[in-house]
Amino acid sequence: MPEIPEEPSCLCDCPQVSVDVVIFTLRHGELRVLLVCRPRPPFENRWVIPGGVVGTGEALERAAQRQLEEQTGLVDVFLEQLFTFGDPSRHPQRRVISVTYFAVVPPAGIVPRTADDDRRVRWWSMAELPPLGFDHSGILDYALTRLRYKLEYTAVGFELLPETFTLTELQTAYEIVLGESLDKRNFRRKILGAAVIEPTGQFRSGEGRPAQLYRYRQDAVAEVKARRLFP
Amino acid sequence: MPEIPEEPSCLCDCPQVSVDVVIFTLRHGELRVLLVCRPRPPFENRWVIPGGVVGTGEALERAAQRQLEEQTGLVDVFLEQLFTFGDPSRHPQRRVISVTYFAVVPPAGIVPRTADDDRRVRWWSMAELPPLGFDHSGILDYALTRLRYKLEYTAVGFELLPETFTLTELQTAYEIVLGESLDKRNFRRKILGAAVIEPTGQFRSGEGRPAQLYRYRQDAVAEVKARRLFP
DNA sequence: GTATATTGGTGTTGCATATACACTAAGGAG
DNA sequence: CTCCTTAGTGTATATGCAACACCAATATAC
Repeated sequence: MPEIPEEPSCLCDCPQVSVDVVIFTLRHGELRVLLVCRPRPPFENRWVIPGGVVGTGEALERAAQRQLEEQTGLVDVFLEQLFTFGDPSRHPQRRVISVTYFAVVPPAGIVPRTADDDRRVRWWSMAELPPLGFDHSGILDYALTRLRYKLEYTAVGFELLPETFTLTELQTAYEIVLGESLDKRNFRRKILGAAVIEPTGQFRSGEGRPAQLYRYRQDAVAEVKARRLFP
Repeated sequence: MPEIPEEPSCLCDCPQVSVDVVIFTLRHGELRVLLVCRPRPPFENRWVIPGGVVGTGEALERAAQRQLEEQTGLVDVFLEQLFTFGDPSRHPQRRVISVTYFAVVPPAGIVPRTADDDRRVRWWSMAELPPLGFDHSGILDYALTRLRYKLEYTAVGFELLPETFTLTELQTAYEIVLGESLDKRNFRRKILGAAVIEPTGQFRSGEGRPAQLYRYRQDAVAEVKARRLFP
């Protein structure tokens, strides 16, 4: 039976600061979110979004990256700050202020494994979520709103798909996230007009006519990352 | 000589959480920001945006409201969360994580007075800022970006002007914040088309032809407040 | 009271952008 | 070679946005 480490805790009455990270992906035609199962009270065995206490001298986003890696194995994820939740009653025992981040990752190589138990880390469909601990249900709602909003005004799609993809796959990704269907010709015109993707010259054969493979243009990806809300 | 209270400080090494509040207003045709002069080190006698440590059991936004009232006398300001700054080097001595808020207030009755010394609270023109303490200069830059952005997609103007105003005054307010001039007819069509303001039926006489006075519609104001990025 | 200065108020046109909509093309399976 | 499946394309319409110039109402100066 594995040793469950105590959560670090402060003796004085000042608030603890934690980071929590909402990670979305597309999988089997669904929008999914990465959750971990809490190994200790409060909310023992309830699913929550991965996160934990910020270390002394550790930058917030770095703490979020670290928590994500420790709990899910994901590394080098492009995070964006979401909101800071600080209601005094959001943690049943202590005062915990949570700086939340969110990210979208492509579906390749995302089966997370922790050394001890990978049944404690799972992708959940946004359509069928388990009961969540703390106020994490509200955090997820908010993250989804932000994701949809973001999809409309930036080329966030490059984080949703593998390196190369067909236009139909890209459109399907948009449709899944937005929860509505889009017109094929208008979608293609809009995406191609934005000049954020380029054809690779290769094709993918499937059941019907082979489809042109595209990739995101490097400079477009760089621009999206630069347009991050801060700095 | 007034007693300067010590800043509350934590004995353990966990980070302190503070709130800082960027308050904008329009005054004499300029966009101005409310700053306070620090009474103690670090950055003694440097100007900073008002803020301070969050109390035990105190909600973040409530803490921001309280700090604002204590330091500037402003009450009942409609705050919006801006960003959380947590770089370990942003405070020269301790680890301070700052949850920042911003707001825009109308110019009426905004001469802030604290009991002891009102030369320590001042509106500064965004065009001629003094050197600021901590990383507050960057926070202001970011707040201005957000304000401009917000102005374009919501009816935030109701917070910039007194209860009634003329269309020219509203347009001037937009021009000052955005830093560009707007076409009168297009501006009027757009604002009136959005149905967020309504004529009061009264007029204001000045040097030329009297101008219709408008006010923001109550339901439009409520909608803007509801569209706040969180809850 | 007449002229003048000052600010308030109004419409139309062209252009760009978004929406609605249906058929042909290419390959694989039988 | 036929049929099935998915990829890929163009046009007509509506809607939103930018550019542009004049008349109206009051106050003031003479």
